[in-house]
Amino acid sequence: MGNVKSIDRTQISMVTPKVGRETSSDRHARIYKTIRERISLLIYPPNSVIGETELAGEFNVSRTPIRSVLQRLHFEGLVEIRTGVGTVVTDIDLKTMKEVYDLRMYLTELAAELSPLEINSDHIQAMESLLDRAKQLHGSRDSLGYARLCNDLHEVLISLIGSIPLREISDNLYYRSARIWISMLPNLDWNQIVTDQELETSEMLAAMKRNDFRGVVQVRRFYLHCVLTRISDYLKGRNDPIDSRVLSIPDHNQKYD
Amino acid sequence: MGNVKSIDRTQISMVTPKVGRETSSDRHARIYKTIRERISLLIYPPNSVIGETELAGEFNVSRTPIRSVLQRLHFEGLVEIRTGVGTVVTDIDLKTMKEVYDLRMYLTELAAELSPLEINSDHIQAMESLLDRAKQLHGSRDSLGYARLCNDLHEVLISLIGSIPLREISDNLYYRSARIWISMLPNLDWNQIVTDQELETSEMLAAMKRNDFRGVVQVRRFYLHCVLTRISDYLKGRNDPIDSRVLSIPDHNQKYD
DNA sequence: TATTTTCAAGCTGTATACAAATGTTACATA
DNA sequence: TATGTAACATTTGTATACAGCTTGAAAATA
Repeated sequence: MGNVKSIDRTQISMVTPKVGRETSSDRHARIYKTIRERISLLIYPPNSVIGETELAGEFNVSRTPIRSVLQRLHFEGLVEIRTGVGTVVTDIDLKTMKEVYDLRMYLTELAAELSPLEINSDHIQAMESLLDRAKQLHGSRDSLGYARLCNDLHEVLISLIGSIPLREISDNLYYRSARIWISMLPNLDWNQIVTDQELETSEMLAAMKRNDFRGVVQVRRFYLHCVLTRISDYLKGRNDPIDSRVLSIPDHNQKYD
Repeated sequence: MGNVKSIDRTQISMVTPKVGRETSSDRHARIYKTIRERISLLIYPPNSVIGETELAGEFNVSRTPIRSVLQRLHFEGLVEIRTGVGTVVTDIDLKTMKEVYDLRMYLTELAAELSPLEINSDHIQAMESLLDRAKQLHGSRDSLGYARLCNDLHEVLISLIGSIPLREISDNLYYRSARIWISMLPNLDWNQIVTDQELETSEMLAAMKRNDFRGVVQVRRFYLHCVLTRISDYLKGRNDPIDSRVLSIPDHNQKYD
């Protein structure tokens, strides 16, 4: 194990062959995140169909890698693949939505218990940036901007979760329910929503500055509670006959905690 | 909404066209469950490779549906797909295993809070059957039978979870960690394990008979704690420095290649 | 002999042709 | 006119050929 004379080409060729090239896995992740974001931002609204051929053309690949992404989104409950029809963005019924929100509320508290990560200056900076963006939303009714803000806030929060399984579950549950809230924005009081978002962000920021992760998740949990309450209140307020698609709102709606 | 005269063939043709034929989705579910079970039973042990072509031959389909199933198992963390090599069954590292078990313990308690289902006579009967099987395991060291018993017990328990997202998450986390426990059986005290299993089952059965779901999940949580403790103790007992990479299992267990 | 190079076998990744399914639309018919 | 039927366009599902990658063993070389 003494003399090693030719250290050169083998090692170089082992390290550098794919520099700059996108792995198959990387491409999958890129397309996956792109489509998932579009669903969450309502660029692909619920019940819309997104064809495989169309996406294949846009991303300059064949249908095969696109199908892989769409099937993953199907396993995660974001789309439904109907033979002969197309890939349809799912529209959550109220019962499932409540289940998801209840779960998210519990898991949010758990995030502070299971090996939380350290809050560092990057997190603080990111939150300050988010707070600025929230303040700028007061003027125009920019639903898309608000949706992006929610996504980015979510990104910061799950980056604090140390437990990888918990982080992945939280991520999935967020994207499974987020678009429902966004789709209700046109019917709600814009200034109230933006003010709340600003308050939540600033309270989280304050908690982060004193390194209080438990405080952060408490704020988050309260925020989720508010969203769920507003959705329920709005659905109760409109006296539309509730079709079979969206399940009826139970009267004893406030039974969590 | 008065006169409805023709109730006839349209409805019948909507119901009966595919009687006896297996849907594409059904076939996917069948193959998925089969392979997942094989992984959990160590028929496909960790680090073994399961080729797409081989499975395609066995199930009499092309590689395409098989790839769909394997990709799903990959998203769920049960296999790793390596280009040019094959699909390899994952071998959980200790850190991830602890994270998964911690999560399972919390979520088990949650199952009793989030809309639990009613415990009925079918559940009782199933548990009595499981208890019988546990008692019969004392004689021979039937690891496969024990593994099947664990799977079937898990099946009964998640059937009591009303929240569909929570049920799916619990299911995934179970299969993500179960095979690690099973793979340690050869190194542990068989009679102790079987006795514990018998006790756990009988305590759960008693709790079910008094319709006490909280009691059931308490027993389950304690059982998970015991398993995690035994794994840790065993790994401490052998003085290997625990590398973060892989929980290396005893040598005679690595005979598969 | 020890080391490096080459190459071939086998696997997954991708593209594509075709099969099956669905929904619409035009049309024949009572 | 209302209705059942059949053809058609469009979409997903499947099979398969081929490309790209990995690995190990054979062959070349010091």
